[in-house]
Amino acid sequence: MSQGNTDVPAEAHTPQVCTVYDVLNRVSGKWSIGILVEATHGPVRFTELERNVKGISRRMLTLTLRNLERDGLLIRTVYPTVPPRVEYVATDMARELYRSLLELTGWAERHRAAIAAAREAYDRANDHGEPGRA
Amino acid sequence: MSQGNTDVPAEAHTPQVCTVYDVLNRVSGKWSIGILVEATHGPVRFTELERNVKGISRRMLTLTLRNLERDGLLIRTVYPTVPPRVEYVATDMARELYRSLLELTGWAERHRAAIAAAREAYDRANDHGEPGRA
DNA sequence: CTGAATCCCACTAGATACTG
DNA sequence: CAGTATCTAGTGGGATTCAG
Repeated sequence: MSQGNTDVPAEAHTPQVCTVYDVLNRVSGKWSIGILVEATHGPVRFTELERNVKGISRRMLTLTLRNLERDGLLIRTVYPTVPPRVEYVATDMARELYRSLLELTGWAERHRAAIAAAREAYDRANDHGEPGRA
Repeated sequence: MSQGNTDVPAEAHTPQVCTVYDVLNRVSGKWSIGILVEATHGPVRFTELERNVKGISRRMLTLTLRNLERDGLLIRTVYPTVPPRVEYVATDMARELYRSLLELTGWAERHRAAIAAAREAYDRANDHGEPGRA
C-alpha cells in the first residue's frame, strides 16, 4: 500500500487512524506476513523462506526481509561459514504483533463466507454491463 | 498492496497466513481505514467523508467506498431526494473488524518509539560504509 | 547460499473535467 | 450533491541476470 507518500493522512480527527495506518503500512505488502509467521516459528534461513513462503521471488524476499529488519521486526544473523549462512528470527515486538494479527485472522475466518457472499451479491447486482474483473 | 496478482500465496503451510493476508488486502489501501473509522462512528455522507478523511480525492473516495461496499463492510443508502443524498455506514462485521484493528493500534503505540529507533539504527549502520548508492 | 542490479508491467492514486 | 471519465505518475512486485 502507499506510494512514496511520506505524509500520512495524519491529522484526521481521530489519532488512532494514523496509527493503524502506520502499522498496516509496516505489515502490508504481499509477503511481510508470510515471512513474519515463518520467523515467528523460529530462526529460518533465506532459502527456507524462499521455499516456505512459496510464490515469493528472490527479489521480494530480500526486499521484504530488509524492511522487516529495518523496522526491528526481524533479527538478521550472518554466520561467516564457508557456504554463507544467514538466519532470520522474529523479535519479541514482532511476536506481539503476530498475536494481534491473530485477532484479524479470527475476524477473517468468522466472516469469510459473509464477505464472499457480499461480493457475489454486489457483483451480480453490478456486473450487468461491467466487464468482469475479479 | 498487491498488484494484478489474483493468485494468493494461499497454500502456504499455515492456513492463517492466507487469511490474514486476505484481511489485510481488504483493509489496506491508503484510505480504507480512515473511511471505515468514519463510517463506524455513524452514517456519513459522501461530502462529509470527503471533508473528514481530508487529503482524499473524490476519485479515491469513490473507489474505496465501492470496494468496502462490495466486501460487505459498508452499507450504501441512497435517498432519492431532490439534492441526491447518499449515506454510508459500517456493518456489524466492519465494526468487529474495527475492534480488531484497535489491537494493532495498541501494538503500534506501544512500539512506535522502538520502531523509530530500529530504523534510525539500521539506516545509520548502512548509510555509513555504503558507497555509491543510497 | 545469499543477495544485488536491471527491466518491465500492473495497479494505486492524484489531478482535472464533466454530469444527473 | 454525488459521482464518473480520462490521463498521468509513482511504486510494488515478477522475472531474470550477475556477484560475493
